[in-house]
Amino acid sequence: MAARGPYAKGVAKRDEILDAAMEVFAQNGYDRTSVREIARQTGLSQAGLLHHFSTKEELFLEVLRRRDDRSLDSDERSHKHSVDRLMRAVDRNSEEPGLVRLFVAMSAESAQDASVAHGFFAERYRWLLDEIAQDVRVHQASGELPAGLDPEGIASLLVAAADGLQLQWLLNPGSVDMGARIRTLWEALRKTT
Amino acid sequence: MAARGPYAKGVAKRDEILDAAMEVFAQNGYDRTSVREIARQTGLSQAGLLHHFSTKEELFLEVLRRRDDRSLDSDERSHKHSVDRLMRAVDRNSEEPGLVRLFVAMSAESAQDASVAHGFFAERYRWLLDEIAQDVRVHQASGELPAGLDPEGIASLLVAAADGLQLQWLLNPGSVDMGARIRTLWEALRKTT
DNA sequence: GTCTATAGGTAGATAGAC
DNA sequence: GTCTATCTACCTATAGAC
Repeated sequence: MAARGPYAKGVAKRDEILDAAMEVFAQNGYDRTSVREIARQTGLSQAGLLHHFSTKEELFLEVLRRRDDRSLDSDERSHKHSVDRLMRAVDRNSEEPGLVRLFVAMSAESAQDASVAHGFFAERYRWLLDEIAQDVRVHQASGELPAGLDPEGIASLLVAAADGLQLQWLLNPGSVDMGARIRTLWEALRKTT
Repeated sequence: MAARGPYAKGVAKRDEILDAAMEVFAQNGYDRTSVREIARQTGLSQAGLLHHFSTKEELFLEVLRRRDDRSLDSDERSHKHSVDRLMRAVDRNSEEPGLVRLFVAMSAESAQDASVAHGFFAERYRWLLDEIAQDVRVHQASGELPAGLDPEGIASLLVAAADGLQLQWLLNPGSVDMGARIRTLWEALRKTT
């Protein structure tokens, strides 16, 4: 049963706002983005937009949450290795400079304590690293990976490299094949003892 | 011959301003930092500060340049391998959260085209990666490293990991030994092929 | 070199009409 | 749901006095 009447309109507009907001935040970062600008792009006044999200912060956090939800809804879930999922995520990112820019800008912002995104990213990294480390452990138990590998170290390095490559890729577009690089790294790491 | 009279005072104040500015920019990022705030910390009015650096942008770029100059002035130059220098830089960073925060925030900012730091960081990465790749090549020629390694790939991954680890370290302080991690990576990479 | 004062902006958020 | 109008709170940069 689809929502109807006033609800449908509200939900659709909300979605439209989130799309526009993601794009503008990605392009300019949090501080340089004004609610007015996002409003303009969705054919609303600033006050009109703030009817749907009562503060700029709320809108911003919603954008971050939706970005994550979408990643998880996509085919990533079908890959049992979270290492595979990471690689596929990197591949997909190579086609979405906007999202990458959003991610880089926001994760760096979150490193500032005052940032609204601090909690979001701190938690995000904790579970991401944990998931990958856990995955490495499972494959060590089944004998697919050498027992000598350090699961936390591997997870940390893979994620770190993925993040750092994004920055290089944004600054010098076309100079880096992120997918190839991260696969090289994985091959090197899994052969370590 | 040292500068004297009014010069000495000017230079000293300039330095004091740069120190304060580095700290505040590191803590809050470029946009969230006001010239007034930096002025307050140095006992000046906003206009008084802008006597030394005529715009906020100029002050900011000066902070970035000085950070780099200091790195290079330190003992890093004495290490012939630029890979070694990278590792030592990572070690030193582990004791300077402020500088790391500045670097992470500013490099991410620079990924936005509109950023004043865009040119600075794009160029910085170009020579940094180039220097390391070149270094790998030299050691391949002398037989110290296997000929099969991809110099650009190695350089890119080392720098990417260093950057990404900084982010993890800032978000979850104490959870990552950056130096140890980057050495693990280097060991893994040099054994590839 | 440093100040006060101010010009000229832009921001987020609110009030109240429709 | 959406608008216009407005408020308050900053901001950078400049002018001109000391």
